[in-house]
Amino acid sequence: MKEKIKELILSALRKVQKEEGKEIDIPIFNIEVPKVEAHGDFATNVAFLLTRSLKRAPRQIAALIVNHLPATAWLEKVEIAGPGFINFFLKETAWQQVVKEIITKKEDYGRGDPQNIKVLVEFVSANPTGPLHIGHGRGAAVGDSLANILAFAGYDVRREYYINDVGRQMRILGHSVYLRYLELLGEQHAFPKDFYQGEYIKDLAKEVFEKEGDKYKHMPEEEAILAFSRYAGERILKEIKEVLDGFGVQFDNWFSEKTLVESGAVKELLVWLKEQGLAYEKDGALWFASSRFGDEKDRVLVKADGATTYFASDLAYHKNKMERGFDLLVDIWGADHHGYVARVKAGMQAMGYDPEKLQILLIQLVHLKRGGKPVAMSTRAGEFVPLKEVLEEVGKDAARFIFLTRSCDSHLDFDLEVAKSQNMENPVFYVQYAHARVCSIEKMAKEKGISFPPLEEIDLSPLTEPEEVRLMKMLAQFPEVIEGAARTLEPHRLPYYLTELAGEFHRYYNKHRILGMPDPIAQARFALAQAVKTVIKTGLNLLGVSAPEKM
RNA sequence: GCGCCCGUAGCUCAGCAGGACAGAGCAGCGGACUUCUAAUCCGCGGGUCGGGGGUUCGAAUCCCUCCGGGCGCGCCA
Repeated sequence: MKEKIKELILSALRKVQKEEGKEIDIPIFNIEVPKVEAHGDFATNVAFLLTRSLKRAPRQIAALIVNHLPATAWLEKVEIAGPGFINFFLKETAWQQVVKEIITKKEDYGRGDPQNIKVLVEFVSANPTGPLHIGHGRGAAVGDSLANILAFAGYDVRREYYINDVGRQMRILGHSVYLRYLELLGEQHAFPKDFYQGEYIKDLAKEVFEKEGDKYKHMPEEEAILAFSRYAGERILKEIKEVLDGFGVQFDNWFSEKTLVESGAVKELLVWLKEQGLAYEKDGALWFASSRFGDEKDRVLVKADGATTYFASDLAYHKNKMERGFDLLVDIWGADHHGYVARVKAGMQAMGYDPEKLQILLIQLVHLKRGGKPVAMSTRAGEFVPLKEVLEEVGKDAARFIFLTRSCDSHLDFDLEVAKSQNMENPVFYVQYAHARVCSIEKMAKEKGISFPPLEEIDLSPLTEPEEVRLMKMLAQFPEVIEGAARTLEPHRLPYYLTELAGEFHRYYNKHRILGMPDPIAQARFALAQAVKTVIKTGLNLLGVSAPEKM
């Protein structure tokens, strides 16, 4: 709809151009839905933007444009308003077309044309050294839904989880389990502070003991630690996969850092960086000259003890991503990693890639609360509340909706009581309820033996009530909401839209009846309700939230 | 000290590529179920958009500065 208005304006501008006999720089102008209904269905600021080049007052320019607008059947009227806005008022039939379109396209309504742009969304990527906590849940929800939205908007999307399965942390993990294992066998050892303290370490040790007895006690320490490291890593990763699966999150690829190291890709990159003069030795370590690319200081790639840093792997990983032919990389990180943005972008640049091709979304912290009071830690000392427990308590739908109904830049208060409540504090039910209500109408019609003609054949012209027009306008915005959420990488726009759409429907439902009205009206309203149902369902699917038929 | 994010109604948050008088929900008060689910709807009150400068025809939105909060500043991940 917006596009059609835009074409009208452009066509008018071309005519003006001809008449004036001079070139006008056609500016990038806005067409927006005004906040106030009295300002029409769409408004444009184009006249303001032309004041310089035409050297006339905005209202005069607006008049010039309006006088050159081509005639159209679906425009009710055009007004010049305020300091020089042009307001467009559409006929009801224009909005009715939207319903027709939804009925025809069904779940494909709002889908963008294929863009032929390959995007890799990398998210969660939590180290397999402990269970996922609620912060990972937010990242998972955002990453997964953003990937859904991007795919729906027409991008070619892949989802990936990067596993840090080598290095010091994995060794410490193995060592931690090993020590707990020895404790089970009656040996007491000092348990270092920087080892993994959680109860789950003890559980893992117990598992090994129950399966294999004291076998590892007689093994050389190094060998045992390695075995425990591998076992614990795999075991924890398996659980991470299970929790994510239950959260509706699946990945196309689980990318192992180990393969990157073992294939020699990390070493090759280091050699290349040295050859290019982008890496240098100092104090026994190898440094990447990231400060040359906007980072505040240089960063270590190889420590003096000969071990490579995670950063070295990260660079090789991003190089690998680009080599796989992606046009856009989206990384979703916890906000506590923001200090790494500059260095990874510096790396992109050093490796010859446009740093703009890497978009990093920083997700702010989640504060877990219960009835307004902070739940900082679980009863298990030193652990965050596991995501698994949160999901068991509040369910996937509520959790995902809450995680997604907030801009990533904002801190999120996640209140367990609110997440379980069934009122507008927790809008997931509000949206789902709208969907269920439409389903309920269908069911009731069936029970009463009322049958409707195929939706495509229904005459929509009776849809003229103000509530109906408003509803149709909301439906018309859906494709733009998708496009906007994808372009800005802001999935939170979608749940907000769905809440508004549901609200518009609830209002309509309370005021007007569908069944029991004379045929033409009942049929048209039924078709409208079906359109609402379709859009809500599509939207909820993109969020990974179910659309129940009854509640 | 430096860097990133945030500061909008009592609370939780929107504000869409600067646009026309700043929005929603919750909380408070008052209403609506013999009719498609009241997990809903309707009405009322409530804000110097943290403060101050600047850019602009126009700023919650962009720039500068100050104040407040969070996070990060390791040859840790």
